[in-house]
Amino acid sequence: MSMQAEHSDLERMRHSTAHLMAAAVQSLWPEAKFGVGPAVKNGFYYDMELPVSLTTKDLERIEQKMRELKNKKLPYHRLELGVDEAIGEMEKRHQPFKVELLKLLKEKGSTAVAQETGDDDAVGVSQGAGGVETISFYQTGDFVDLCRGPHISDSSQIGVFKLMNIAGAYWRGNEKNPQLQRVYGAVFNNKEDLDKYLWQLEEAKRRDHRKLGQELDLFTFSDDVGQGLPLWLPNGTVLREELEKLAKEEERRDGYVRVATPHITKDKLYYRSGHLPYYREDMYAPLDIEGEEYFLKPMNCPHHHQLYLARPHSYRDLPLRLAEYGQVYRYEQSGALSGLMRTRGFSQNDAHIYCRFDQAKDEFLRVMRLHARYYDLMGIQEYYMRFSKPDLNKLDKYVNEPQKWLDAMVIIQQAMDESGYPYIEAEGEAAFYGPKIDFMIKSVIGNEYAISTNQLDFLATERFNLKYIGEDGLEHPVYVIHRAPLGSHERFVAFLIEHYAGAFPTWLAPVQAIIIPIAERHNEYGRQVYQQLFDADVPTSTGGLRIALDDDSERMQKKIRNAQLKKIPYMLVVGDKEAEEGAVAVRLRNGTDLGSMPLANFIERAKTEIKTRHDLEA
RNA sequence: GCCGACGUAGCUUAGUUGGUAGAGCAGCCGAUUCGUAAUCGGCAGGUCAUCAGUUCGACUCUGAUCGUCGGCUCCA
Repeated sequence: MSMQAEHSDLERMRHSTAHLMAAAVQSLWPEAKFGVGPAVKNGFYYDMELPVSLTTKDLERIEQKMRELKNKKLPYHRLELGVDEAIGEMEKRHQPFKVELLKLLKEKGSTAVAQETGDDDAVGVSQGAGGVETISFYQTGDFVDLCRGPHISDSSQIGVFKLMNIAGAYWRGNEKNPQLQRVYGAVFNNKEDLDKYLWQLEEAKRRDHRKLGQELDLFTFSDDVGQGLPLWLPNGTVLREELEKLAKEEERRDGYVRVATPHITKDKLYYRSGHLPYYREDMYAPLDIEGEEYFLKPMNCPHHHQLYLARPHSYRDLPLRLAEYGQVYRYEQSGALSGLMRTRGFSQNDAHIYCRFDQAKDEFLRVMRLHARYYDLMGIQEYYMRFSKPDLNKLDKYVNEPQKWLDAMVIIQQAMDESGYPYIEAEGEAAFYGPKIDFMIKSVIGNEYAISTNQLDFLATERFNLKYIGEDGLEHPVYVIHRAPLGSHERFVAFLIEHYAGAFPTWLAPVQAIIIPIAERHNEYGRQVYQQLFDADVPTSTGGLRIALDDDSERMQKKIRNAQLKKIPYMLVVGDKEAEEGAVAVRLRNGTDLGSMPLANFIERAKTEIKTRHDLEA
């Protein structure tokens, strides 16, 4: 699978629209200084330094100006200049950012910053090994931009666009550089496509886990507890515990054993693991206890290593797979926090597999298959792996062990190829202790998330002296696989909320069935139904069916509406008829009326759905 | 952390150029007893995020702090 997508017509048009916007901005604020403006997914952006802070009102002005220019059928002229001439021209136009890029092109032949993606198109000029000699420019009206192109021939070819939002962005992606104003625009071939995109955004808002988390009473935050520290309400806790139950069952199948470790640890452990020098900034400040520093644990790995070290191990013990839902704390930057997607305290579906070198590939593969089982169960149809390799230019960020890196990468590569699951490669994304793969999944509305990570660690072996006694009676190093297929409860639940739009399948639903007596005289029968459901032997994480009885003095219609809003899978309406027959009238949340059925039949149905974790068809 | 926007009862929100807040839903009380998405009436609930400042007077203006959101940077 190739990372380098071809320039599509749509991309070209989007890029041209970025130029059109820059032209509009330049005519509104002649002193504007331009950074880069590439095409991106759904449209484009342009980074600019302006004398004013843009507001939504300004976006309207810019948009209007853009329409004006577009209607003038402005041509996109290509012209070429020698690099020194180009620098002179941009200096004359007071474009310091462009000058900087040109100087980079002149000296290094590229503007690329390590890992920079996308931006390159905006400024790129095909180059050889050395510096660049000629630079291509595109002129649109009075606006001239250095640009590799290609572009449309004139502005009338631009489809339908809409400026979306304003954001701050560091020049060249470096937080030490000045911050520019970035305007994002959406661009499509026609109005239908744009409307579809806008509808998708609306749908994403409706499914936003923060909104649904509120409406469905799943979790909350408290200023008095702290930023990024979620508190799980009873309904949300059900989701956590059902996922945990699932993980325990699946991991049991795959030969894991469960462990438990404390939340705090002396600094010593993290010096040994090598984390402290790298991540001190991102850890909560230590507790000082009797002259010793204790940290809240930001990961479980070193703790699990201690468990491994607690006993000597023979080759017969391996692979040893230690699993734990481990609570960890990371002092994330305040601006990075976002609902449950990014928190400072979270519980990982963590495990470490200790194995021999010759077992590593199969273990890696087994972990991938475990992922696939989860995705299949959740109806996650689109997913792929991202193979994160080290950035060879920045080896100081990693621990420099070329041969071991290579060995590890070969194992992962083999496992991935054998798995047959799709993957892409990303350089410079590796962890400091080894290459990793991240699983990227798409929710039903197409939003993509990095949900879990899978790493091969050869560093821990040495740092912690993790050994086993081989058949030959000698000590050998073990390989460690870090894996967390369900990521953290926090992020995975956030994903599932969006994926299911809050309408969880029966096995996950916080309330699985609600009994709705039609009139007060049916409450007594309602209570009997409740008791029988309560006593039914159904294997949930909570020890039985999760049911409610709505005996409010309300009309049945209102009770149904309330149950619908809470997205409860089953509404069991009971009136005279049902009381007489020992039945329940079953309504699904999609509006389907299954009619009256004996209570025992309903219990069987629920039991089947919960055991198989698949909802039955209506 | 940085740039920008925002912060009114549990939730959704109204509040004109500064004169100390209205509503719907939820809650509570009462009436109603109803066959598949909202029965009626009443009550209660707000130091307008917090703290300073300007002013005779601040939800409305200014500053700081806390928090949320959109991005950037980061993500073991």
